[in-house]
Amino acid sequence: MLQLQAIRDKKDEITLALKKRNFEGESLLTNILELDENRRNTQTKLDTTLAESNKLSKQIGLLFKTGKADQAKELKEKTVALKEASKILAQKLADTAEELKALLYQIPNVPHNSVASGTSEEDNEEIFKEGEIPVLSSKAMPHWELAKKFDIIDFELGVKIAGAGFPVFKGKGARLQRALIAYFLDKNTEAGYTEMQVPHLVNEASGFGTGQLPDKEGQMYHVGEDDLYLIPTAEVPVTNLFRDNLLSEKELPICYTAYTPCFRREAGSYGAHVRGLNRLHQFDKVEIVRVEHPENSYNALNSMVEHIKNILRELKLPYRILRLCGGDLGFTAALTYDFEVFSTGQDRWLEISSVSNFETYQANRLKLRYKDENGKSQLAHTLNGSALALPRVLAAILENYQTEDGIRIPDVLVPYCGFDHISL
RNA sequence: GGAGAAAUGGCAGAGUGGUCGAAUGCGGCAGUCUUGAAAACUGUUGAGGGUCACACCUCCGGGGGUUCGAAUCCCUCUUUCUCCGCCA
Repeated sequence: MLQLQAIRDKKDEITLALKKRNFEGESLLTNILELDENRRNTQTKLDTTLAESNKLSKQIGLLFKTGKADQAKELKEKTVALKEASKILAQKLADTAEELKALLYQIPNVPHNSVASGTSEEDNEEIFKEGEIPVLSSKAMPHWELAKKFDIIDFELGVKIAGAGFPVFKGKGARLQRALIAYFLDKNTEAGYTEMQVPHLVNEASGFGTGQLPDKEGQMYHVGEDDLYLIPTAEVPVTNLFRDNLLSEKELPICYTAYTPCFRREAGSYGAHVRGLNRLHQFDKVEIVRVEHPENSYNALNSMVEHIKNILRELKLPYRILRLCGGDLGFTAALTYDFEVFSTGQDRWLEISSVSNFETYQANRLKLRYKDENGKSQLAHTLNGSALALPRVLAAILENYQTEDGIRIPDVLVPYCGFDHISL
């Protein structure tokens, strides 16, 4: 959520920047400022009432002690009216604050300067491209056919025990997946990220902390009986580790990596473009999360991008990087780079990583702060990215590495797999 | 699942109705001493709101109540610990 102070200071600037998302914030922001004014006025009134009441209470105490019960009784009566008044004011304050918060939740993050306006993914800018797109034989197949041919992923079996979008990985397919997870975690650890294992279910407060709630309520699986949510990404539990934290400046930056399965309802998705591994209800992902000093967060974002580039180079997969336009930018992000690999069997680009800087937007909800050199509390910046999402990387490997009689395993993965090809 | 105990600042831990935003210790920060460091000593050190700055207000696990006044009493929820049961 945006900081009130920022809205007070530069409302016009924010309004303008939000237009890049096609978000008309003018009236909402005006509304917020009015409510804020309102809130502060009520607060002041309540404070003076309480101050008066506190003062009288002290006097009453003294009077009782000195045996002047009559006078105390007189003062007591005075406090009754104050009590009434403070009760009403406190209620009004709470209502106003809640209303204010509800409005603040509706405003997405302010896009970074470099973000272009745009309405859909069509308007994303390609900023980098690297790697050879392999030329395959005419018999080349999409990964779902390869998976069937070599019996490494069984989609029907998953339907039987859970439903569509819950594949079962078999034999070398399962092993390859595990190899990728281990390889990603090792790469991330090498790059200075601390490996974490976190719960796969989170409470409501965590959902709010990173912004999945209330915005994307319908996209998460909810366990009603215990009021817990299945995580849609490791970002949620890992970032929420820092909820309500006041760090010291020298603890920054904090770099974590975590492997988790991710659960997404994907309500409303259908059609050929979600075939095979392209879009799933449950998939594996290795995530990197950073908590950064505001001055360093864009350097950090760049280094995350470089890190992911390195991994894709090692895997020898052709990829490109897009800078998301305003219209495609996630609700909480200020700047996002998407990585896409080219999946030759389908002849299309697949998103395999999304790297974002949230600046203070998440930190403000999380109350994640650090103490600066003057001892003042400041909101930290949070960032995260996939390094990497498994299914589409797997899809791209299967498709790009297919040969006449099998599938080669990328060199870097051979030690993790224990085999160098998949064949009949 | 049953029985009992507990939850206080970064941590440990006192405080059982007013003088308590809270003793003390550790840790942190600044300084003295030292070639430097350690030790020792001195000072300082919770968060949020509000204000130009003060004043002032709120916060002792969450919520509610009693009272002129609550960290302290009552209700409730959550969590933790101990014992018993069950169990990967």
